[in-house]
Amino acid sequence: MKSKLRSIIDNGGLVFNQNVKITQLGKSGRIQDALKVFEQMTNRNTVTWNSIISVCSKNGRISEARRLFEAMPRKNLVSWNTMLAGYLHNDRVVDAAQLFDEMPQRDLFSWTLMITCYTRNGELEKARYLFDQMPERRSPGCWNAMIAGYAKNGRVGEARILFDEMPVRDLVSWNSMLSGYTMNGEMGLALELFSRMEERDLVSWNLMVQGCVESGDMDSALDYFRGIPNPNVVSWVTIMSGYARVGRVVEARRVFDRMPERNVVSWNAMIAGYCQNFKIDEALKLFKEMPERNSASWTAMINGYVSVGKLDEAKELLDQMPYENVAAQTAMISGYVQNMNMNEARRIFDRIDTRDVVCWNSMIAGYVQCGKMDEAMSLFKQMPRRNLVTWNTMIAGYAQAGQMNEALEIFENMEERNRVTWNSLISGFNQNGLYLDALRHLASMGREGMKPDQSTFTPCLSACANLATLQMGKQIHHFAMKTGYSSDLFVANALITMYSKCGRVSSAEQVFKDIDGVDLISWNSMIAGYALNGYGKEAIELFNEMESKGLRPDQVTFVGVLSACSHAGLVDQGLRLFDSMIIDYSIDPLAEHYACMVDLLGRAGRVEEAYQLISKMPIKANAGTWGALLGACKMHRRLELGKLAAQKLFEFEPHKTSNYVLLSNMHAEAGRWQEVEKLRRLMKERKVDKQPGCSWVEVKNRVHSFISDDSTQPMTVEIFDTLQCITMHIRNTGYNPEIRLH
DNA sequence: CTAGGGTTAG
Repeated sequence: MKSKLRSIIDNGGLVFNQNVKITQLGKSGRIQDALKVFEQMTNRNTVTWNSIISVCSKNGRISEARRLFEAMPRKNLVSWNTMLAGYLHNDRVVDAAQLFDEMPQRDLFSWTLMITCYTRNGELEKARYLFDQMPERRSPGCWNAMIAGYAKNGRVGEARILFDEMPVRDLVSWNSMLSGYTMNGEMGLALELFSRMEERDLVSWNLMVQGCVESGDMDSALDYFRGIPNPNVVSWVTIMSGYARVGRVVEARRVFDRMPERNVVSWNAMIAGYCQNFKIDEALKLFKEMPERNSASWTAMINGYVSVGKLDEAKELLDQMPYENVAAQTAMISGYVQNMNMNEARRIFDRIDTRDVVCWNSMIAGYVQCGKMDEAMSLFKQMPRRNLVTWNTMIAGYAQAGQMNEALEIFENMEERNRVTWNSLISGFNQNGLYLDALRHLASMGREGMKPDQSTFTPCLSACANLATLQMGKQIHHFAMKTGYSSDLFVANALITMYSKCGRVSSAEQVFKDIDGVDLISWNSMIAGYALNGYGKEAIELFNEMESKGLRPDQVTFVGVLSACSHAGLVDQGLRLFDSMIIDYSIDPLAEHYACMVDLLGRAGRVEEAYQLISKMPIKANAGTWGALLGACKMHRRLELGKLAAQKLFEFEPHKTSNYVLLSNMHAEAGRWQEVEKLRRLMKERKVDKQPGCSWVEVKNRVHSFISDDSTQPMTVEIFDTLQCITMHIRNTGYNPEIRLH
């Protein structure tokens, strides 16, 4: 009797010890050893099973975890929760939801786990629904999960409402809220909250350091770091990564050397820091001498080689890895993707046994980058589950490929969208010339409660510029001001172009003046804006100002200033600038620059010189260049040269009606009706349609469009009367416009 | 053995 009891106690102790062993092995990633211990055990209890399930799922072996879960003789509530946690760790939201439904009973852990599943997946509405459904929520745990969920998805306001509402707050609640602020760049609010905290732990302090690091403010980060009573590894690593991130890798190394204790994360962070600063040799040195490596160490190193284009070295490292790891393999895939080598990328991808969303997404991004949308779509269909990044990548891919219908179809099939989704779609519309669609979706975005940011405003303003719709442009300007994005440089530059193209040079000037820290794009936009509106002198003055400030103009700057010269008839200035571009700035002129010069000389009647310039061009002339010559020939009635220019143009743009019409009119002016007839036949042969001209004007925020010969326009008579009137005025000022009504 | 806050890699 006595010995039997003894053996039960001993056995119990043994089981307990072995359960602990399994967990420990799992934590150090030694899953094989953990499984071996489990298999060799003769008397397992429920905790044994729960432990091994936890170990498997935390090491990515989720299907094995599920098999064990099915196989275990007796399940308790912790078993169910452990399985649920397993799905959480492996981003298997759908499976988690199913398990959650099947559970015989639920406790606080179960609910909180499921809520976290949804928030991690960005499905905040579902998470919130569960949160509201919970039968019992006095403890702060579930509140904290919900707050963190909002915080991680950038919805700090909603997080704060819950934080203020909750009945009992613990330290984790405060820290969750604090992390919401620090992770979303709200350092002012973070500081306010931090100073109100009655109790702070290392997490609170580390969050403040991290927040400063994220906003690039290393001075404040260091201040907080120094204020920490007993900094731990996390604090040290945070400050070290901060230095590495802003390029101060020497200081990062000094922090690394001074760290009182180092774990594998410290080493990894230092390696990653060196890699970010392209000091691969230093990284490799550390990698070789570090006492213990995990998958992050390998991945960081592989990624380092990839970032400097040394793919062979990266591959060698990947092959040397003692075990396979998705992240490392994905880093390698990204390397091949950068080199547009989809075959090698595919080879790596095909041999990954447990593919996660990120590696699928990387492959899809690769195909997208190569313009292979069919391949991307095929993977998209095959993958077992998709996340927001997947959907957004597909939208951006189709947009880039000019397939906006497909992009829209993806968009419409999405259950959850984020700002990136909307921005991809809107900028896709803009890039493909569907300006009205871009603006329409800006409106729907607002209706769905999604706030626009700089990446929304920029394409929308560009759409307004292309439509020359001043009213809408102004509205968006106000909207951007109200939301604090009008001072964003990209937005401001887009505003300059928008106002310029709408003919409001003074508004463009105002925006330009208000920018602090203008960049090259700002200068270029303003110069082009002057040029477009015929302000030649101002364009050149701005160009001179730019030069006097020691700024280096680029190709785009010269397109602007040269076209300004041509529009304003400043021939000598233009010629001087063209020379200066080549000699002083060593910029090889593009076809666009030649087009400006041909236009400039041509308008001034120096048609022969214009032609000489084209003949001597070291690069191939484009349609713009020949078009400028044809225009000049038309203006100065140079029929023979005009014919030549037109012939060249027909090669570039065989279906562009205006070229044919221009040449035809030249023949008509010279009374060569046979040639006119010949051209007409050629157009018929080539199926060139004479498309009706279209124009539009905006009156009181409504766009009115006009098509030539359009009798449906209700005010045709008035319009023609006004047109005649304007023509008369223009004639009186000495200009003789050529008017050919339809 | 299961949840909620902070560090490294894709």
